Formats: sequence, structure tokens, C-alpha cells
Amino acid sequence: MSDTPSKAYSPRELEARIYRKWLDSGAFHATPDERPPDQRFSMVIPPPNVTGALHLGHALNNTLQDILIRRSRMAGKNTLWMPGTDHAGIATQATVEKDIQKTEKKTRHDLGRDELVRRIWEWKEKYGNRIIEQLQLMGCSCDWERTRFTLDEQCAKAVRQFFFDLFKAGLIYRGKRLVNWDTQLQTAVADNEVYHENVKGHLWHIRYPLTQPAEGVTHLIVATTRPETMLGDTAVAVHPDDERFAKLIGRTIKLPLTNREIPIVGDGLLVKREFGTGCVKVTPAHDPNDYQCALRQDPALPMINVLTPDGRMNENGGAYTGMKLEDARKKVVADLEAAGLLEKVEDYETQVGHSDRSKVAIQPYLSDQWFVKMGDLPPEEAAKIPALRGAPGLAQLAINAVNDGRVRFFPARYVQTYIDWLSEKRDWCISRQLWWGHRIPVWHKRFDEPTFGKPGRPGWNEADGARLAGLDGVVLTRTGRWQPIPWDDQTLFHGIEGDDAEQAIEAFICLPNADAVSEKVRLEIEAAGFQQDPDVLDTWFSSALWPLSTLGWPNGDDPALQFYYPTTALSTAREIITLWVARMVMSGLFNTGHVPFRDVVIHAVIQDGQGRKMSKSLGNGVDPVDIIDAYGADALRYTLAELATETQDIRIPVKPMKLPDGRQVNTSERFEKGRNFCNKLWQVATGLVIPNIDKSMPQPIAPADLRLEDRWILSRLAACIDGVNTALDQYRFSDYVQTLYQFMWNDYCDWYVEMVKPRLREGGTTAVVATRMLVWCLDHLVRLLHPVAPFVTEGIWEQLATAAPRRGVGAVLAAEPMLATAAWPARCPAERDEPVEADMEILKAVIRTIRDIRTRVNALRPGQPALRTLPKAVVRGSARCCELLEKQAAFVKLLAGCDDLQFGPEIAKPAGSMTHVHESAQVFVPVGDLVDLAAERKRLEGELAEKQSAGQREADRLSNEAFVSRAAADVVEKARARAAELQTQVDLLRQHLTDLN
RNA sequence: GGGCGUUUAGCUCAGUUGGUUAGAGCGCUUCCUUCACACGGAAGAGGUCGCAGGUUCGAGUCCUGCAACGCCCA
Repeated sequence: MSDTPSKAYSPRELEARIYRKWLDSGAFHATPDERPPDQRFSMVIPPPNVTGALHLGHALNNTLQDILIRRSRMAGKNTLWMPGTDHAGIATQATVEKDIQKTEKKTRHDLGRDELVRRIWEWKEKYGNRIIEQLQLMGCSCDWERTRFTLDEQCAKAVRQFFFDLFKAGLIYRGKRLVNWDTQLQTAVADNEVYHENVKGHLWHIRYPLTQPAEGVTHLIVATTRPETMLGDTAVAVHPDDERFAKLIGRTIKLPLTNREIPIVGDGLLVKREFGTGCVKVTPAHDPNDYQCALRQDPALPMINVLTPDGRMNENGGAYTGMKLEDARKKVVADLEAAGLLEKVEDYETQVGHSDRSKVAIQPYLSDQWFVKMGDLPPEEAAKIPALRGAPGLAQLAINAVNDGRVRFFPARYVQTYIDWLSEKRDWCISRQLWWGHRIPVWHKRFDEPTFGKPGRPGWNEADGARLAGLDGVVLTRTGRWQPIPWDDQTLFHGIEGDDAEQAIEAFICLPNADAVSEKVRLEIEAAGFQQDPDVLDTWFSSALWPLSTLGWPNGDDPALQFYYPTTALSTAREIITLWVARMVMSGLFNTGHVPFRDVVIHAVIQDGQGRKMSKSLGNGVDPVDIIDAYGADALRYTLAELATETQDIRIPVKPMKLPDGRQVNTSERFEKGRNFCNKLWQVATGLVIPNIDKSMPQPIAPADLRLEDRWILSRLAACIDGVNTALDQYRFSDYVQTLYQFMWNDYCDWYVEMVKPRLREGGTTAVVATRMLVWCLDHLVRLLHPVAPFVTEGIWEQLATAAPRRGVGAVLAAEPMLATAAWPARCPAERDEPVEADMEILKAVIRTIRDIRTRVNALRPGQPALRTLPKAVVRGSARCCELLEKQAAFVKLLAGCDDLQFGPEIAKPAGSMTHVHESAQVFVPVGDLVDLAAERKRLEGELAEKQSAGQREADRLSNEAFVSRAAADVVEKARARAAELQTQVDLLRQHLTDLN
């Protein structure tokens, strides 16, 4: 045995070198080959925000992915893990804008569009690799040679092709929508980027005079917190069941401060009779509820926008045009007062939405946006779109794939989230008023009467017509209404015949790609006055294509696409099932007819110890790199994987800690478990197994040379391999890790290693066999653990390779040079040996009993050195038990700690004994005067009571006719056997109690 | 308002189709630095499974209701 003391496992020394070794070997790089589809495995990484940093959620998700990837690679599959990052639209642009504001005191408007975009690219080049480096520190085995970015040329190609195909199919349209407008950043922001704050303000009560007094009413009083918006009022709503006002519905109001007449309408949803005055001003362009109200009316109410993008009154603001909102409000109130139309003013506190990014108050704002149609089309229209493949619309296309099982969710309950959301079939708003992103590939020109007409009519520009003719992806609409008129000479001109002929027409041209042909057309149409839409696409539009674009689509001939698409699995968080997963399924099906992945694995959300989300503002975030510094990458991965059960939350209590380098960081003691595990594995491998390896390498071990403990550990190993494979096949990561923990710690270290130590000392054949067994188990252990703890296992593998390059029990074979590409252990059910496992349980029970008694004896000798061994133990056991003890007495004595062991089916109980009663044996330890009679009696009485009540329960069950007749036969049989066994034990315990007296 | 989840030992969590005595890690108590490991070993204490009903021969597990907490969507 080695006598050099081994140090604790130190991950730092190992990780960088091992990772380099993997990279150099090219093990992570995948290329298509001859392997059939069931021997391929591919995943795309959910692309993290390029300017962000890895948080624990990423660490969890990527750990799980790497487990799947590494296992699959070892299992001999052609395995690709596609990495990359996301341009993350508003988050990235806001970050860079903030930085420029801070360092140069400039806004994006000072820089201009091209310059800002250039700066963001610079920023990306500078910081964009951070996340990749962090993934590498974690050990992620991505194919870095294929790293993609959602804004790179290949992805841009896919985005424009997808947009073009949707456009051509008539599934993209332009329309008005009320958005959350940030007047500072001058963009719409998503709902989840708006936070609400209580703001103290006023409730102004304003008189709206009826155009003509009716039913004795001369005016209505409305209450508002935003009087300036009245300039955009297009109705006053009352409750249709309100006797006070219902009779006025249909009459009109003369809107103060303007000359407009607006109707009084009935709306039972908008108006609450009890609340306020019972009359509500309706400003559809600046309030979400009013907007819905306007749409409910038939015909819909007009919508008048009174704001400019930077928060001033626009040309619809009459006398107030050009004023800032706050100023306009003051003046409106003053003018109303002067006109005697202000009824009263109350103090009022209200919830106001604020932009997460700029902190300014959000303005509901009606603006032009681009949409993708998600809903069902009329059958004849859907039939004209082959890409829908028979589905009535895009949402249904994606729903079908989950309903018929082409896409499966793990855990399955998340199917509901997916289906419920898609079933709403809400159109997808894909435009964002940003500069950072894929610019919408649509060029636009408005043809006003009389400059536009049919050929031969005044104003028709023959050149325009010629440019448009024959172009694919052209849509014409009448101004104000999106009603695509498919392009061809006939329909174009038919479209403007008749009454509509006098209306202006808008032409939209979509260009599919930045290739030479499109580029030429672009120059031509721009020369003709067409302008590209200024908006960019929603980031999710490019993310939706991720599995396709990274693999080369729209180039259908790309070998990667042909070989790795559809991918095998996708691992992600539940919060983006709707935003991302659903849209990938939809776009995958629309573009190729195939789902983008078969299995969707949804992992839990990580929270702090109090169940709160981790966030910067709470200061409870944990940086995975800090965990790696403190505990090692394997400890991080191990711990996260063990926590990855099927629940939806994972709590990790956060604790500040000082690192060796002096930095104060957030960590969690949870990760000690992973560190301890890695250390234990390292210790047994490098401190015990490897130093004992006999390099002479004899021939294969004869089955006859295997002892009980050898056969036992082989059986346990087989059970472990089975459990690991079953767990991973079902994406049960916690089970996978726990199965290995138990095998490594409880079976291998606690029992097997301790059992063979005497053999190692003894030397000779038995030592050689034991060593070979130790190596064999360790070899499998590190293979099985490699997906979750790649560094420490690869490190052990290196040492094993030197000490035991050839290993095996039956056949002795050369081990693979590198664990990352070594073979994955296949299930081996034939190795299971239940009788041997049962025998071991008997021996373990006897040993534990003797140890227990020794502990209790030592407790009775305060002040004296603890006894390491008891002088004698006597076992009155079953025939099988005695047979086992006959063979195994030596190690029972050693492990239990007793100098003399006697046993026999009828052996006498020595006087002055502590006793234990088991199923297969009674254990007596004579301790003479040291028996604490009172304590021993109490313990035996407790045990007696427990077994009596258990026996009583069984007896009750068996005396229940319904149980005996209805329960399964084997259940009844078991109950009978147990009742009998308990009765026997009760009798024995009674006897031992009697003996004590 | 709708949906989902959680509630089991002091803490964090397992418990897969209902079936003996509900498990683990940490923490705790006692003992041990014995030659892989104190990031360790041995032994032990600790739970009427959120509450109330129901189904069943039998419920931590299935059903209904309630409560608390959390997340997602509106």
C-alpha cells in the first residue's frame, strides 16, 4: 500500500489542462458520416445574450445538456452540440446606449443609426466571448468550430428567407397596435419590460356638453387622470344598462377644446356603473381598455393618436401641437377651467407603468407594426400555402406536432403551457423600433393620387410599373388598410378600379436575400423612391430559426442540415416555452416540414433560499464562475444535476463568502456536496486503487477466484449501470447522479473497499483479483460519472491509463486513450446476482449490530479510552447466516470490530449480553458488568413495542376478510410471512427481557 | 381573473403504475485523527407526509374542497 498521504482534490490544477486536451483532440467537433439516424445525436444551445454573463440558470441548463451530449458521444453516436449567442435586441442596444451616455454624454440620435450599430458590433467583439469562455470553464463540450451568432450572415440569410416566404404566403401584414411606448428610447417595449409604480396625481372631472340637449341632459361628466389625452377622444362610453345614460346612446357630444363631435356609445365591459361618474371618455390610441372598447364597436371607433414618438403633442393636438405632455396637461386644465368645464379636481393615486430600461413613464401608443398571422385561414386560402402542410394556420401547425407526439415534453405537464398559449392563436408582433437587429426586409413607397394611375393615365410612371412587374414578394395595399393585392398586371389595376381608384396606394416589396440579384433590385427600387422599413425584427424571430439557421438552412444541400436536422433534444426553461419553443416548432415545420427537435426538456428555475428569483437588484445572484473558483467545475455541475428533479423550482440558499484570492462573492454551501463527492472519488482512486495496482497484469480472472464481495460489487455495478441508463433515458438527472453517489460512496467505498483491504495486505492471487476488481469498478464509475463530472473523471482516467493500461475482469483489453471518447457502459442485466446481494445484507446487518453495541458500550465507559474492538460476539443465526459467517468470519470480525466471533443455529446466549434480534439472526455480545440493565431493558422494550404493534397491524389486516379475498395473492402471502416473522421476534424479545431480570 | 407548481425530519429535497417498518444529504448528539479520504469514518436521535372530507380491503401516493407560498399568462 502506498504510504504517501494524498491531498484533497484540487480542481484548479486540473481543469484548464484537461479542457485544453479535449479541444486539441478535436473530440467536440462533429462532422456528418455514415452513421444512420438512430446513431446521431444533436442539440442546439439556447443562445445566451451575447453581452450578458452566465448565471446559475445557464449553468444548470448547460450542465444538463452537456450530460446528454457527453453520454451520447461516449455511446458512440455522431454527436453535435451547436453553440452560439443571441444578439438580444433591446437588452444589448440599451446596454451600449447606456455606456455611451455615461462615457460620452451622447444619445443614439447624436451618433446616428449606422454609427450606433457599428459601436454595438464593437462592443460585441469585445465582450461577446465572455459567455463562451464561461461555458468552457464549466467544461461544456460544444463544437466551438461551428459557433454562431443570431446576427451573423448565415443567420441573416435564414431570417430573410423565412420572412420572404411568410410574406409571399400572405402570412405577414402591417397593422396598427397599441404598444407600450418608451418616449426616451423611442421604441415599443414588451409587457415584461414594464414595471408599475404608484404615482400621486389628480382625478379631473370634466363636463362634456351634448351637441343637442336631450332627455333633459345637457352634458356628461367624465373623470380622467390624463386630461391631455382628451384631444384623442373618439367617444364617451356609458353602461348600456345604466338608466341614467342608456337613453343617450347614439347621440353625440361636442368635445371641448376641439370642434369634433363624438358619439355616446354603450359598453358594459369598459364602464363600471358604480365607479366614478358612470361616464368614461374613450381614447383608443392611448389606453389599452379604450382600445379594446373601440374595437368592440361596430363599426370600430376611429383612433386618433395625439402623441409624437418623443412624447409631445402631435399635429392632432390642435392648439397644443408641439407641447410636451406635462405642459399640454397644464394648459388643457387651465383652458377647461377658463371655459367653465372643469367640474372638480380630486387627489388620486394611480398605478403607472414605467420602462424597465429608461425609467420613464410608459405611454400607450398606437403605432404601425408588422405581424405574423397565427390564426386559422379560410380553407381555400390555407390550401394555397403548401408550407402549412394541410394545417389551417401557423399556430395549429405547431399544436399538431405536439398533439400527435412528434414533439415530446419532459416533464409532460408542460405540454399544457404550450398548447394553451398557441391555442389563443394571437398574431405575433415582430417589429421593434430598434436599430440593433435584423432590419425588416421590406421596401415601401406610397403612390398618391393623382401621381399614380393606370398606364395611359396621367401620373403613371412607366418606369415604376416596369420595376415592379415580375418581382416576387410584392404587395400592394390601399392606404390605411392592409389588403394585399397579389402582384400581376391584371389584379393590380383591377384593384384600383371603381370607387377605390381615387385612393392612394402603398406598395411593399420584400427582398429575400442580400444576394446579387436582390441587391440590383434594391438599388433600382431605392432609386425609384422606395425606402426600407426602419424597424428591426423581434429577436425571437431569429431565435425561432436557430435549429435551422445554425445548420445551414435555407441551403437545403448543407450536409450539416441534412445530417443533424431534426435535432434530438432541446433543453430550456419553462418561461420561454411560448416565446421560443413554440416558435421554433412552427418555423421548423413551415420551412422544412420537420419538427426542429424530438424532445423538449424543461428544467427548473433557480431561486435563493427564500424562494425569490436571483437578480442583480436583490443582490442574491450567484455567479457560476465564483462557484467554480470556490468548489470546482465538477462540484458545480454535480450539485446542479443532483438538484435537477422534476419540480419547477430549485432553492439554493445564498451565502457571502471570501474566496482565497480575497474577493467577497455570493456562494452557497449547497455546492459542498459536489465538492465532497469529487474529493471522495479522487481519494479512493488516487489514494487507494491506483497505488495498489499490480502492473504485472495477469490473465483474465477465473470465475472461481471471485469471492462473495467480488460477486456482490459486480452485481451492484450492474444495478448501477441499469439505473443510470434508465434515468438518463427519461431525462431524470437527479436520479442519474444519486444512483452513482450511492454506488460510489455506499457500495464501493463503505463496503467493498473495506472488505478487500485485508486481501490487499495479504498479497498473492487474492490481492491481484481484488485490485483488478477495484480497477474494473473504478473504470466503470468514471465512465458513468464523466458526463456530470468530466474533469475529475478524466484526471483519474489519465492516472489509470498509466497504472493499468489494460484492464478487465473477463477479457482484458486496452482502455481508450481519453475518457471523453471512451465507450459508455451498456446495460448488463446478466451480472445481477440477487442471492449474493441478499447474503451481503445479512452480513451487513450482523456487522452493524455489533458496531452499535460497541458504541453503546463505549458510551458506558466515560473517561476511558474507547474500545476499538469488542472481545467477543455470538450469533445465533439461520442456517444460511451461519454458513455465510463460516466463510466470512475474518472480515466480519474486522469490519464489526470484535476479536472473537462464535455462531451456530442453536448456540447458547452468554450471560450478561446485549442483544439484537434480526430476521436471520440474533446477535449477542457478552459485556459482563458493562451491561446497563436499565438502558438495555428500555431499548428492548421499545423494540418489542414496535414489533408488537407492527405484528398487530399485520394480524388485523389478515383477519380482515375483505383484505384476504381482494388483495393480490402475493401481497397477502407477504403479510402472512411478515406476521409470522414478527411473532417470532416478539417471542424472542420477550425472552431476552425475561433474561435481564 | 386563468393556468401550473409546491406544502414529507431543524434545513434542502426524493418517494415512478396505491401494498410491509416513508428515504437521502446537510445540520444535530455521541465516539474515532486506525496506514484513500476530517471535503473523512462508526453509531444514534429526529416525521400523526399542509388542513378537511371522499374512493378503496388498504392512501404520502387517487378524487373533491380549503389554506399558505411561488411561478407563468392576461
